[in-house]
Amino acid sequence: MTSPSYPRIYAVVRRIPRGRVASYGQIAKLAGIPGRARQVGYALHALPSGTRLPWHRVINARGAVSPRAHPDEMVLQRLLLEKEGVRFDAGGRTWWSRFGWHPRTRKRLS
DNA sequence: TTTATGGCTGTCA
DNA sequence: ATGACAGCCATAA
Repeated sequence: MTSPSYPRIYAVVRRIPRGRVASYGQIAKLAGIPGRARQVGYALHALPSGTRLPWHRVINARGAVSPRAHPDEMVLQRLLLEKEGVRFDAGGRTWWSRFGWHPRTRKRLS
């Protein structure tokens, strides 16, 4: 079925409210492609520069900003999150219990 | 086509 | 806690 996963991923990411964060795995699952967290990362990496997608609200399962090829992006991501009120500890990790995104019972609207 | 590489994740030592 | 391994599979070369 050639289901384009990128649009789905983007659709899910777009729902993350301000001041909240979600993990790649969570996004993948909500997008209907569980187990493809890596592809979520790819999809976000492929975003155009002028995007309004809150890609910075997506972090890894450890609750920290994932180290990327360009250190600047990593810093920017954390900066944007802190700007929204998300706080990190000394280890650069955040609290899922507090800033984690808790989506409601969402059945796929297909 | 085959290989290599990833903005990941979970498990085990 | 950290580090190594193994699955997952889309993209690029």
